[in-house]
This record gives sequence, structure tokens and C-alpha cells, in this order.
Amino acid sequence: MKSIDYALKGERISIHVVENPDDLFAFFKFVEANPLMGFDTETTGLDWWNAGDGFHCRLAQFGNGIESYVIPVEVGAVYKDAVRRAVERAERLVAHNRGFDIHVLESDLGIDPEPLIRKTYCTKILAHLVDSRAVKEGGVGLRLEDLVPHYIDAESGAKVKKSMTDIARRYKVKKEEIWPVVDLFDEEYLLYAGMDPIWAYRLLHKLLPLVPVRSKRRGLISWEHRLHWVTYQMERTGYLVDENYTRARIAELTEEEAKYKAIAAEFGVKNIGSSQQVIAVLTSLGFVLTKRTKPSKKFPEGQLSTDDSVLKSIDHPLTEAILKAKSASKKRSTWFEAALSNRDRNGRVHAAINSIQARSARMTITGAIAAQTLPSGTGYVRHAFLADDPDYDDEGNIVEEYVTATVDYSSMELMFLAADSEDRRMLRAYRNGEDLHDITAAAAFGPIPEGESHHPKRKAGKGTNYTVCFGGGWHAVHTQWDISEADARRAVSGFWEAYPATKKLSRKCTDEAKRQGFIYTVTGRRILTDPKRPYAAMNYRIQSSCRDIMARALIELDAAGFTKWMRLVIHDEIVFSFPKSRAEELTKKAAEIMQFVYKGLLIPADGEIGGRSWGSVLDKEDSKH
DNA sequence: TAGAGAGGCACC
DNA sequence: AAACGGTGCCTCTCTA
Repeated sequence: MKSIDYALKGERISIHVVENPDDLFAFFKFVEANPLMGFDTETTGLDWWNAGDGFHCRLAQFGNGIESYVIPVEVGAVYKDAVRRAVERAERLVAHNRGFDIHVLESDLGIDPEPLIRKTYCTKILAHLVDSRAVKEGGVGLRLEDLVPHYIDAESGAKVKKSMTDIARRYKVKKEEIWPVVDLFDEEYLLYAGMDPIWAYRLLHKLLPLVPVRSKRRGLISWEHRLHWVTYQMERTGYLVDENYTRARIAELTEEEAKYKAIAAEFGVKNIGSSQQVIAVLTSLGFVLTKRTKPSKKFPEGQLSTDDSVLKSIDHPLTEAILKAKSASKKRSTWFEAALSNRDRNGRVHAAINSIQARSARMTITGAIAAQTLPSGTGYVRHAFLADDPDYDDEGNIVEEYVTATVDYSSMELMFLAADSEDRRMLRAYRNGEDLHDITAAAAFGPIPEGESHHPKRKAGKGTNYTVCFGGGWHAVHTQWDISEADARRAVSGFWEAYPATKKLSRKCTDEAKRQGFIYTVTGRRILTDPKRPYAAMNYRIQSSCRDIMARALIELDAAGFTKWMRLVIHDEIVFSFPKSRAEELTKKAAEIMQFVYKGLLIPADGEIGGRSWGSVLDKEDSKH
């Protein structure tokens, strides 16, 4: 057995590399002596769903704070067995971003994930509970390469970040191509790999005491780990892609894109994505651009904008061509091609569902498909995703078909604001089933005229409701909702007068943020705030608390056996693949589980059953109106 | 040639 | 007094 020594702030770290089966005796002795171990895996890539089909686990590493063992899983079955035994024997484990490593152990080594995940701490979850901010927001960040320098050792942290880049350079391959080709016993690779379980082990001990007492008392640590088990299972199941539909749309969009790109090129715009070219050509055609982009470091005054609103305001074949080509290009590359190219052998895509990610702890969906950003206006893109294939009997007859159903919370954040602030007028509106946007408009502009079903200034009311919830003011209502300045001013002051308790809540959150630099949500989550933007605090409380209402729903749905039917979570909506014969019953039950009473106000959940594709749910909704 | 910054665009 | 919140991915451009 080879051992590599590493000096961590003067302390000696030993990485033991198992080279032949005899070395496993020492490894098992280590496992017996360490009821808590950090662990990690090294693989050929990130596509664990292709295990046995181009993907495999190369190394598995286990360690405590000062030593680790690297097991060369790739070499043979005896090492896979050793990893299985180690995982079974361990009392507790800790990994950074445990979901990935557990997917690897499940898909490539056949390890049952449930008992494993139940005893594994995830340091990403703990890091988020301590400081949920991203690096660019002034936070520590959530990646191992962010956490190690901050919590353990800056110098070693820099090495973590650089080492695989250096190895790739040595092998003369791109960084993302190094994983399958680096020699399994490359010393630098072994050092990188062997340090990971040590980092995870040390981070656990650093982070646990830093989790706010209030979060601990409210059980957030175990709650978040439990939620992650639910999203883990959804990741594993994946979402079925309609190959024929997707291919047809790619062909159609490619043609459309080419057609409009050719028109743009005739006017001199070779790259429709190049703002520079668009500005140059439009200017030469005599159009005067005035809208500017947001000020940045590089451009303190902002640059001329060529976004959708600018192009739409110019009636010309060039702008029309750019808009159409861009739209086709985005649909093609971001969704359809991603869905097609990331399918596993069963035609499913396995996006990463990051159960605790945004500053507010909102979940994000990344990787295989950006499922949270699929266009929602029509079913055009969402048609590419299907409820499961039918079940067949032995004779090949269909015994059960599957349909897509969605259940969502409507106006969840505004309802939460009403309940949380206990604003009497807002609560009365919701309890009476009144339209809050009309109520806000009426508060600002007078009652709804006789005989009208909606307020003529409902749009100003709606814009104001949402904008205030986001921490915005009249200026944002004016620019973002295309409301006149005078109406925007009146609507916003009308809002605060109509709902005085929300004003109180806003002030309370802002004051807390100013005073202590953080706020707590109703679940005891601490969210650090920016000194320069204390007004954002109320939105953090609303957004994060609503995320937790969804998290609670997912955990309850899991307990009720719904996980096998769940496909995606989109903030306030869950997408299901239900057996057709039980779709009514299951959708109703899911909505019942999801609905939530907060401070006496029922936040309802509404179900919608479509046909086979996700898109069909949207088309059905369209036809209703 | 990789990475960062910026703009743009899709979502809740 | 007023201050819009949270994301991810693609493309282009410039730099180290």
C-alpha cells in the first residue's frame, strides 16, 4: 500500500492508496475504528445515469480528519465489494453534495441508497444553513472549493481548485475531459481524491456548531436531509422524453432559424447574438437606440441595449428576423437539443434537482435540462416531456396508461404575505374569494365601475401587488409593468394605505436586516442580508417561507407514497406522471396534502390533469379560457 | 484556449 | 423617502 503525506497547516495528513486486495485489511480496520467517515467518489464524468454504458466509478475514498483510504474501484469486483461493506459497516457518513456520490454508488455499485442516505450528512446542506449566499453575493458559497479555503485552510483550498486543472494541462486535455483519462494511480490525482473525504469530515465539524441555534431547534438539519432524499429519488427516476416529437421540432426550428438568420445577414448582421453588430447595423439604418443596459464594472454607464423590447419597438424586417431567429435558436439549443442529447438508454433525462440552492433556499434544476425555465405560454416545448410508458400484460395488451398532472399553489407568495402580516383587508379579500388585483386597483383609483367585472386599472393593481412583494417601488411598477408614472405612484401608495399591516411587516424585516444583518424565516432559517439592500429582507422571508411550504409538501407526499409519480418541482408546482385510471383520485389527494394553513389562512393547491405530455396540461388550460 | 464578464432570455 | 426578489443556460467578446 502506498501512502501519500500532505501537510495541512503543519499537521500531517496521510492518504493510503489501496493497491492490492491485501491492503483492504488495513482499510477495514480503519472502517471499524471510525464510526463516522467522510466519503467521496471519483468517476468518469457527471452522467451517473449512464452507469455501465460509458460511465463508471473510478475511485471511492473514505477518511476522517487526518487520514484517508483511496479504493481503486475501477480495478475490480473485490474493491467494489470492499466499498459496499464499508458503507454498510459505517455508522455515519458525511459527503459534500452527497446526492451525486450516492447516485454513483447506487447506479454503478448497486448499493441500496435508502439506508445509505439516511446515515449520511451532506455538508452542502449544512453550509447553506450557515450562509446561503453565493460567492458573488459576498457569501462563502456552497462548493467544496469555496468552503475549504474559508472554513479550513486558504492555501489548501486554492490547491483544491487548481489541481485538476493542472493535471488536465499535464495530460494536454480540456478540464472536463480529464476525469476518464487520468491515470488511476497518478499521484496528484490520488492526492486530490484522497483529500476530499478529509475535507468533508472536517467541514462537518466546522459547520455543525455554526448552524443557528434557532434552525437546529426547529429541526432544519434533519428536515433538509429528508427533503433531499425526496429530490434524490426524483432525479433517479428522471423524465421521459418524446424522441420523435423532439427531433421533429429541432428540424423545424433549425429551418426557421436558418431562414431568419439569412435575412439578418442580408442586412449585415452575421451573428444575431452579437449586440455589437445589431447596434452598428441599426444605427447605420438611421434608428436611434436609447435604452441602456444595467451599469456594470466594465461599463459604468451601461451599454446600448438590443433586447426584446428594443427590437419590438422597431418595425423593420431586420428586427423581425433577429427576434424570430433568436427565439428559434433558444428553443432548439436550450431545451430540445439538451433533452435529446442527455437521455439515458431508456429515453429519460435526469436533471439535478438541487434541493437547497438559492439564497432563499429555493430549489433549482440544473444539468440535463433547465426544467424550471421551459416556456409556459404554450405546450410547444413541454410537449417533449411525457408521462410514463404504458404497463403491458404478458400478451402485450395495455393494462395501464399514464397521464401528466400538475398541482400548484396559486398566488402563494401574496397569500403568504397576507397571512404573515395578518393584514385584515388582504385576508378578507382572500377569505371572500375576491380578486386582490382588483382590490388594490380600487384602493388606489376608486371602486370598480358599475357593471364591470374587473377594475379598469387591474393591471396596475396586479403589477403593484407583485412588485411590492419583491421589494420594489413605484418606479419598478412603472418600468416593468408599463404603467404610467402617475398611476404607478398612486397604485403603490394605495397599496400601503390599503394594507397597513404589510407596511408594518416590511418595516420590521427591513429594520431587522439593518440592525443584525440577517432575518429569520418562519421555519427558523437564517438569511443573511446585504447592508445596501435591507428592503430585500421581506421578500427573502416570503420567498423562503413559501419554499418551505413546498418542501413540507414534498416530504408529506413522499410519506404518502407519491414519490414514484413525481417528476419535477417548479417552485410552486409539482409535475406528476399518474396512472390514468387513478389520475382523478391521486391529483385530488396530492392537492389535499399540498394545501397548507398558515396563521389561519388556507393556501390552496389546484390540480390539473392533462394527456400524455406535460404540454397537454397547458393546452388544456388554454382551451378553458 | 480556457475562463470571466456581460447581455439576453426563459421561468416562478 | 425610496429602494423589484430568486434562478440557469446560451452566445459573444475580451483577456490571461
